[in-house]
Amino acid sequence: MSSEHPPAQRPRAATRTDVARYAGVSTAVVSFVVNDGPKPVSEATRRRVLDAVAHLGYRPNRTARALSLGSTKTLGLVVPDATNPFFAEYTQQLQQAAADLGYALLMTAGGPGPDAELRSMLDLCDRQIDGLIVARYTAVGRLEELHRHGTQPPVVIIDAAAPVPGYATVGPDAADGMSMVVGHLLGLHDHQSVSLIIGDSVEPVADGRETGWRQAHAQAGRDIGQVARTAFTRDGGYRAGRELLQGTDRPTAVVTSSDLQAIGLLMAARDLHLRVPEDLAVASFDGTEETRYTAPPLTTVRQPVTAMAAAAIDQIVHHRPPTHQTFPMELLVRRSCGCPT
Amino acid sequence: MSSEHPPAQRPRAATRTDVARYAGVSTAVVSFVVNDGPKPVSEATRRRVLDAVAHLGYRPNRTARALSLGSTKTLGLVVPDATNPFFAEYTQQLQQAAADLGYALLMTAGGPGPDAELRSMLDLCDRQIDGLIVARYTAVGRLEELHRHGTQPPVVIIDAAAPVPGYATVGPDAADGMSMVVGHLLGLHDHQSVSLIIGDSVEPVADGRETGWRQAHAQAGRDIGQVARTAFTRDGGYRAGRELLQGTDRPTAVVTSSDLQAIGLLMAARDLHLRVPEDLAVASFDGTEETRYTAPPLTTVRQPVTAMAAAAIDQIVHHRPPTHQTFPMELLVRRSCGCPT
DNA sequence: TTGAAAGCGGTACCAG
DNA sequence: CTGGTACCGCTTTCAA
Repeated sequence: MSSEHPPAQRPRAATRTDVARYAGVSTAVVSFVVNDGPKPVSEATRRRVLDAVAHLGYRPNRTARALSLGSTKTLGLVVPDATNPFFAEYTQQLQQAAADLGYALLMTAGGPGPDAELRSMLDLCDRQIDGLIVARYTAVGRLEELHRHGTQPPVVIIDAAAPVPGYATVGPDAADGMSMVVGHLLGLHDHQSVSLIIGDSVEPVADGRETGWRQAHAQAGRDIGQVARTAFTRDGGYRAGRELLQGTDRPTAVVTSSDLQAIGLLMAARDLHLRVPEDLAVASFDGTEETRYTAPPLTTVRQPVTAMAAAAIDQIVHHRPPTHQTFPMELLVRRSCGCPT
Repeated sequence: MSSEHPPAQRPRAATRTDVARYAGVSTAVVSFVVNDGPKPVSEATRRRVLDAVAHLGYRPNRTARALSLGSTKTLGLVVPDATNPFFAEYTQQLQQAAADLGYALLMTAGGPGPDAELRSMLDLCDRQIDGLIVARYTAVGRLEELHRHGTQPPVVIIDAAAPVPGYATVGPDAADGMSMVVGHLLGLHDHQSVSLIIGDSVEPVADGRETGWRQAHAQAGRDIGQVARTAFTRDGGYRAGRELLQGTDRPTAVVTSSDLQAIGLLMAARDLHLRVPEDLAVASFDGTEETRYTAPPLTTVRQPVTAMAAAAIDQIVHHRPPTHQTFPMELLVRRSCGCPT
């Protein structure tokens, strides 16, 4: 007595053979009119075919098409955490951009265990995706292994804070963006220095965010503030925040490397009865929608997600030569830095 | 001088024919050992095949497999807004649950225009998905049209606040959940009534959230508070909040039908210099991670997203008969209702 | 302009 | 236990 349902037995969908038979033509002709090409078809037969298509409710089977063409018109996406609003926004834009070009998006969020990621990537490749979009943080190391497994689809690394040799990368101009906010804090609000809460990157390559933060201090002729390395999450920001704010020599201004961290930091400040911005100025990096609604609203530099998504898709769909594409960030001044609103 | 890249020309991947040739067996045998079945293979040849597979780095082409089997092991997902943290969490869990059963997830977020949604669904179907997962809010009407277009994959509606005749649905026990929070506010904190900010549903069917809110008042022997209908977004909550809080007869307690709305409401309260919870008690519905970090942290009823996701996937993968599955919500008491922390 | 037929990479039935 | 082979649905070359 299984709870399984009988195989549903929905009526077999019409195939191009049915259409051909119904219209009294060959299957080749059906193909020609459906894709209009590569050969011309006389207007008369064309009509007959179209009628047959409409009558039978024929819809081409894209799996079969993919097999024949060797292209699925499908892209794979791997992000470390689909729950991070930044990636959520990014994913949404990627999906849009892909759809505009007739591509669909196969999603994976890094599961548990370090191999999970590699396995997802392999699975995506087995599904014959036309390209792989990976968030840099998660995957660079894995890509090598992927190759070793003999599968190498076109790859683009999104959210790249710096170029990755050999790969196409897309990212914000992180150094410039970070330097803008930090400069704002240093200049307009005249803090002695700005401390930095930054995500603990797996890769050795310098994070543009840290570079920008250093540059801004140098330009203002100040010594840099403290650095705390932690996860890119709210909790990471909270913990790093508590540590920073309870230490001797409490900073008067802190920037974070993600919105999520800033939100955690805000909470840490509240717990310690520090007022933002009066006792502590805060600014974040990413500029997702969420930052407009925090208490107080966050001053932030926004990543141009839409443009980046479009570039990533274009890169991969058109097989552009691998380069590092960089997009300007936008400074959004709100209450958390001390500016009046 | 196009910026296109030459077609990359990566070496053709090994096919089962290559493996068969290399191992000196027929393609059928290769198939039997790779899937071990449906026919047995002698240990000796089995080894030879496996060696060949390893040597050539053979990976089965799932597109071809799908065509042959008539199943892509792929599910389609349609949500109204992938940016909403609730859907982000849900999506993540769905993806996990699907992956555990060997399925991949094809994502779509409702694009612009009312037809966009239908078009995405059709596109998913053309890609031969084995099942369609839709967020109720977005799509119920569209499903009828889908059928009219002659494509009807198994469907499950997630986030269903009430049964939808003819469809498999999965949802929280919204009435019970809402009744819990409202009861908490009415009982422990002794408000005269609780006002409700609720998403403007497209469907006529009663939203369980509203029902629960009414029930709680009835049970406490109180008259219901005011109702504001608005979008499920932060902005929706903000606007509804301002209206409610500036009106005559300002409520002392408000529940919202989503976390996002509560966050907007919190902001509205701040703008009007109302303290939460002293001047206004707030509670939300969804219980995403974000609610832990608001100021003050939100009292909320949490949707059991993981369980719901697993159920939705199971439903569709195993073709269960269409029923309405309901999952208990959990009350999370935090600061925004006035409880001490 | 149209039709016949050879793939695309696998699956699985039918003989041997 | 293994090999040969007919599909799955669509694309496209080659001939007519």
